[in-house]
Amino acid sequence: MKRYNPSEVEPKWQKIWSNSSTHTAEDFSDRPKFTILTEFPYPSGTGLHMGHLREYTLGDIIARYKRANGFNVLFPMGYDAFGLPTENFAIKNKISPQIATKQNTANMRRQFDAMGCSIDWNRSFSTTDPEFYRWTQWMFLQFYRAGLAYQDEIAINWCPFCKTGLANEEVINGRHERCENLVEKKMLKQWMLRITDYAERLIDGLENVDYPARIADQQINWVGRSEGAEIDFVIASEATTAPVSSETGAGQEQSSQKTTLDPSPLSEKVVRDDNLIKVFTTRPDTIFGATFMVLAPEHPLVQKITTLEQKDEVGTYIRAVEGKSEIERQETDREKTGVPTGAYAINPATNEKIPIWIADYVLMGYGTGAIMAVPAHDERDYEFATKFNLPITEVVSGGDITKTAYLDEGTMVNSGEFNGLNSTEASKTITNWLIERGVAKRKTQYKLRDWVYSRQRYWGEPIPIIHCDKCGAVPVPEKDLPVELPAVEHYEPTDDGESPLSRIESWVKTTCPKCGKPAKRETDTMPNWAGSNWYYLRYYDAHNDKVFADPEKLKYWDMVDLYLGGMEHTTLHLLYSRFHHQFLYDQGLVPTPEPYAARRGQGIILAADGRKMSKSLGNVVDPTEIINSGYGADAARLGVTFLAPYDQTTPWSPEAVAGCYRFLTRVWNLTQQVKEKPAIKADDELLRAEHRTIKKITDDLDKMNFNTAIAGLMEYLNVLSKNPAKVSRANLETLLELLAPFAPHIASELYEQLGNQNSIETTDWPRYDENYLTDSQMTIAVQVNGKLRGEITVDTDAAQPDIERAALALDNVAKFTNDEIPAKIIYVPEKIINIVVKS
RNA sequence: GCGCGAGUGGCGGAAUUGGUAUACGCGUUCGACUUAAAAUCGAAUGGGGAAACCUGUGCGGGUUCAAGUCCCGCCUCGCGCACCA
Repeated sequence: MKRYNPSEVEPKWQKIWSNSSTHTAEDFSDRPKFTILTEFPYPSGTGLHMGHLREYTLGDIIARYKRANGFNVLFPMGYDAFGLPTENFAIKNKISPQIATKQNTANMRRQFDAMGCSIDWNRSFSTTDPEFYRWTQWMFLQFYRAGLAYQDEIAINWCPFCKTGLANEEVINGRHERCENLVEKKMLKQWMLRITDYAERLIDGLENVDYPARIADQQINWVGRSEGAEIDFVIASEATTAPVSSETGAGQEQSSQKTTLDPSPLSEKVVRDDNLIKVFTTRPDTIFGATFMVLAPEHPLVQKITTLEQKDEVGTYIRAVEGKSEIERQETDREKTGVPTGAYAINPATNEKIPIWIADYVLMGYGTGAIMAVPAHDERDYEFATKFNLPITEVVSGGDITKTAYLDEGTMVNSGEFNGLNSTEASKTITNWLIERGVAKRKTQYKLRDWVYSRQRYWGEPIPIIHCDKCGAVPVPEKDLPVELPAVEHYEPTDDGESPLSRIESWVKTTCPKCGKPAKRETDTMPNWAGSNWYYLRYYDAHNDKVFADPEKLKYWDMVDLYLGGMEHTTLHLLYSRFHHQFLYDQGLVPTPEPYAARRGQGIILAADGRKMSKSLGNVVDPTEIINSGYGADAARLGVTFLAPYDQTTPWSPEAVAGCYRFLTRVWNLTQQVKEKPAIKADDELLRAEHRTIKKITDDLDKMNFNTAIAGLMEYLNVLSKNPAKVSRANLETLLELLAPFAPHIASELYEQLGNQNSIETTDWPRYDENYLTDSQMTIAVQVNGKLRGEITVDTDAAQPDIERAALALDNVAKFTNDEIPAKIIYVPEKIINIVVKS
């Protein structure tokens, strides 16, 4: 009898698969199509890691399962190779990023094959292939033409270590998500994509796709929609003589705040825009309680309105704020700071004159960079007012504003004609009142920022724009795409915010496509997310050199049916690519409004010690080592899948692989026993176990309960192993067919050893027969007053009175009922009978 | 602080829907095979108890014939967002 040796079996089948077309997806097939997309890897020098093993094993299980069910499956793979890690790796090892990428992708391809992934390699590419990024650049030009790509000089997040600008989404807790260095602010002229135009659609589109609530919620929160009003506050024009002092305090009567300003309605005034401070608020109902205003220190009006007396103090404060890091500014438990500008504004509801302060708790990046402060009903304003003795006026009753700000709804007070209204209602009424008077408009505000799309690094897609002194920014003509990255000797980033490309004069110097005069190329490159924005579409038509994909093929393949990826991409790649796709849809370039019909996120595999795997902790497990250690790919695949539900973060367990290897060995050994015996008729009990297992595995796979599916296979094997002599060939073939998606090599091999000429991949998924799911007898648990007291075995078709009689006849039941007449008997068919007695 | 999720044996984790808690795997113990070890096979394995039985799913209450599951109030951990007006 031959022993199970994965290092013999697995290469044999991997070779067979690479020479066959079993895994090739067919364009325009009559079979129903199914696209299983897994996020493509970044080809780093260290190859596939544990997360990849999990993700691609799951993808492969689904692909194989769907194929067995008659689907025309597309399981594609590519490489997301632009970006910092390769560039840093190349700099360190003094080889070009192009060569590093070639080596790394070749290595990864070997690893994919060693895992036994049933990928359609005919459709593969790297985002760094000029034939691919030609279309990435082409799509950028579509954004440009539509006015959604623009240049702007703004304070952006700058990573001083990577020496490049970053998008908002790439900053996690004030640090660059890749290198974890602290991020700074830097003024730079940047290319931006107007993702904020799609804020609403990014939220609403989620209604028509199947995403887990966690992922949808995270995206909704990231977009951060708030409904409210934008309200104009007029800057009091007269020069103020009395700077704000600590005597202007909360302890004073509110009447002391009354002003002698012209009480005529504001709408009758001719108000110039630069005499206004616009604020955004979600609580227009509290406007009568706005007792001061706060501007962000960076607010453009600060210089203009600050009085002579306050110039020094304001200047000192602004310099102090500038000296703070982003992290410091984000500390929420920091004590509030701020200074008065000496200027005043008019509260449009009360017509009262209120002081204007600056403070760094107001952020320039959100809303208008200015707020109306309502200390009675906002915690931050309350804290600020308390510290600086500013008046606190209650306008919504229900709390105790001498102690804390009151945030909930209540009855309006101190609000003129609106007194007595409920605050929620008053919010609408007051907004309308302000709108009628021409001092407000309804406004929806988003946290989402436009996408900073420029990177000052070499290893990315050049932005296909030419700058001409006369014509301005001119798109590179489509026929000249791709704008290829020039080969260079020095691609180290620079400190000055210029891309290394700017030093390659021969490449930078060009002529304007419009006027033909000398011009310069844009030297910034695209972010590493650019290729992954649309890569899935390229799988549908990977080699087309006329269009990014044939519209007919786009139509056939439609949406990605299932997209598997990391939770960490929810507010990065996943959000970006949805935006990108929605734009393409608006341009009529893709047939569906959303790219992914369903999304699932796999959990992280932690080290066995429960910590994150990391090089510095020395607890990284390399999947290739598991495969090569003698356990093989099938055991590694089972091990990582059996560990826990696929979406759960869970520690790695080397013993789980050993257990799975043992399981596979037992399957192997049982097959050796059965194949040498003459064929026998199926045993009734085993047949029922077989059909129960088919149902279990099928149900589990449909629900993506992969770990319990494997447990079900193990249970079935345990049943078969108890009676090896009774096991029929059919019993075993079903086991192999159910096992095939999980452990394809051994299943293929043993299926062949059983004498089958066809490949197990050509067999249909087993179907179960309802008739075999029930037994002639069933076991019913017997309870007395809800406590288990025994079991009875009765015929499946037994009537309830007979079951009750049998239950009552148990000695143990009689003992606990004390021979009393039961008050009640509850019978749950086929499961449990509960006898209720008093006492 | 806000949003989401989770707390079950020594460990990873099972448990349609309120219906026999701990499937499956690991580990441990005992036994078989072996000169021996490994591997393999068999048995046992939540806690207490000799047993009957009692007890047990983060904590405290509740609903129910019956609660890991439902309700109320807490605690802890993980993830995401965060001075977002």
